[in-house]
Amino acid sequence: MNQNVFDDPRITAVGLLFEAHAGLSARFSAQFEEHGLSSVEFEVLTRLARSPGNQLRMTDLAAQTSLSTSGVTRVVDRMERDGLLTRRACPSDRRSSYAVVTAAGLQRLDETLPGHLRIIEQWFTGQLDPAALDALLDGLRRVRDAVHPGATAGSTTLPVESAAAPTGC
Amino acid sequence: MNQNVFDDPRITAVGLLFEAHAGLSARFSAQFEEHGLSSVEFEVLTRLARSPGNQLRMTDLAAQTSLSTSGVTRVVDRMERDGLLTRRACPSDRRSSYAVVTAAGLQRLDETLPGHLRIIEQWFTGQLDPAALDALLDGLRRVRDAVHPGATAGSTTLPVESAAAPTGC
DNA sequence: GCCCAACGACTGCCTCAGCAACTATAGCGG
DNA sequence: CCGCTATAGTTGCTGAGGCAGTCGTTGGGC
Repeated sequence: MNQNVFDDPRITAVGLLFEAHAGLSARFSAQFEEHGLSSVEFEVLTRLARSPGNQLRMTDLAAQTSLSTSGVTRVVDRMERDGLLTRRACPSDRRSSYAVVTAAGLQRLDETLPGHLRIIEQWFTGQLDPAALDALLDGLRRVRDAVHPGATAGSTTLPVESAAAPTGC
Repeated sequence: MNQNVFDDPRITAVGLLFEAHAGLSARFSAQFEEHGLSSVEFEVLTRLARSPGNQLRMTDLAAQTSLSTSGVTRVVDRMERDGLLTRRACPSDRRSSYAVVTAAGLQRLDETLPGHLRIIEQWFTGQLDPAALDALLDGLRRVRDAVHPGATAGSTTLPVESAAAPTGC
């Protein structure tokens, strides 16, 4: 076992990316929790709120999050129980159903977002001068485009992609 | 609900970082799986292999991974069952025990690492010219240093930090 | 019009990981 | 020396999420 392997710059690079991600995730989670949300729930709320009619079919929601369809079923169960979401039958396809954000869900998101943006600013974007931030984002975009898993991809930076043309219905 | 909120550059920035992370994680996991390892197991193996004597106390291992101590107990259980690790009593403190990598564990790591490095190169570091990569890493380092959770931090980029001075024993 | 493959959602079962409670040990103060 | 508090590790319980199987629905081929 070559001890030097672990000093490989490639390992270091991955370490930086993963640690930055882990650190930010932790900060985000802490703030979400103040508003009674988990990271997944916040993401679900966000994806739905940015979609036309504040709704998305279960399958489309699964494609936009990193969840499987069964995972989505369960998150929506919980959030429906908590009054943040409702299910609505799809009139044109009786197999499908929509998850729709309720007024309470939108309000919860409204309460959470400002703090979320503040935290991003404080721990991420505000840590770098504009040029350095641009360089960082350019690099990330290149990597993101390369590994693009397809499923979760696109929506954040191309917010209308699948929202503008929801599959059928 | 202001639709434009979701086009906020801060949201976009986080989206890029998280999607890049998710994409790379998925690639890594797939390759680890080829060698019968999970991401967590690979990390445990790595942390132990880079430590003096290929061993670490359970608590120190927990501090270096993103696991709780009970999480470590269970990973070590599984990996011990699979022959990759052994527990060894700490002679100077009967409360403590070491997790030690076995020969089989080191061999498994040896089999896995080359492919892992190839994947990093292919999907991450190789996607950018050296200058852009440096800029990316500088930015990540700044963010990482800011959010540094303390627990998981340091070891990857300062590999000998806690390894050189294991708590007691 | 009928059949059948594909699809959307849901459920059972499993694994993983965290928290809190518990046990054993260590080390300090009196 | 005794007791008290802190620490290391493990375990019971819980929730999250994935896979595979199920059921109802759809739409295309004939």
